[in-house]
Amino acid sequence: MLAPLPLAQACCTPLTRATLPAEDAVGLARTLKALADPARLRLLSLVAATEDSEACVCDLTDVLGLSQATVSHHLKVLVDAGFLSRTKRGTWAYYRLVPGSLDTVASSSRPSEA
Amino acid sequence: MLAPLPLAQACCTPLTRATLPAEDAVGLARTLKALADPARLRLLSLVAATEDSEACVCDLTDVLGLSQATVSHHLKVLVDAGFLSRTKRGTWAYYRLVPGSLDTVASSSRPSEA
DNA sequence: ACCCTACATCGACTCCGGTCGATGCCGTGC
DNA sequence: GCACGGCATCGACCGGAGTCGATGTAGGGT
Repeated sequence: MLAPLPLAQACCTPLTRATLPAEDAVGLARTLKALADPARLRLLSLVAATEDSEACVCDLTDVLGLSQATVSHHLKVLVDAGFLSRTKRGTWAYYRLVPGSLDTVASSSRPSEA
Repeated sequence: MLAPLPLAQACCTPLTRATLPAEDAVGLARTLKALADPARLRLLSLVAATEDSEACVCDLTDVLGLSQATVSHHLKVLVDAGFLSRTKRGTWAYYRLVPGSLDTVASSSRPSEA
């Protein structure tokens, strides 16, 4: 890296104007990484499909075919990323979609504009 | 898993109607995983920022501060995922954005509809 | 012919992340 | 009080992914 390259200036156009700053790329990648898992995508889909957009862990475990510890882990990842919110009522923990979170991802994944 | 749970039927609503099938979740997760990396996001941004939406590897290496082997690897991931297309002209390899690829991701990341 | 440059690939290392069983915490119900 | 059940957390395992140096391949220039 940082090679002067005194002779290879005929390669391409100047790209130094980075449109997506490095720090933004890290943040966006962190958000996308929270979505880039089949189990988590299905979790979001299941939570969104509930009538009140609310679901507890016990059912999600059966549908996904994963252990309860794994489902709890995935739910925590989604909560930390801001896609779900947790509400503990009695013995059960209910998860709900955070309304605008998915739209934000969809709009920010356009490097030609961001 | 697969516990009968004969007494805990008061938990929540039936969630068996999975809106996002498991196979679709795997495919979408694979696509999102290709995007969920800071270096790849910046690569997409840099390629999109070029006037002809074309860029070769040599400049991208300098801007990202990564080794040439790593940049080549990330570009291959983006090509395999369908976000970039490769065109070798002379000694250099030019990468170009595939027009509708990013829009597809943005529209498919909506489990309330998919 | 030779060397140099641009790029892909290989092999290896390391670290992150998904998964599970076991355990702990906190409710509910008896 | 105690026992049970739902859920989070811990520790561990292990496969996958990011990174690099080294090497291979192909084209250009002298």
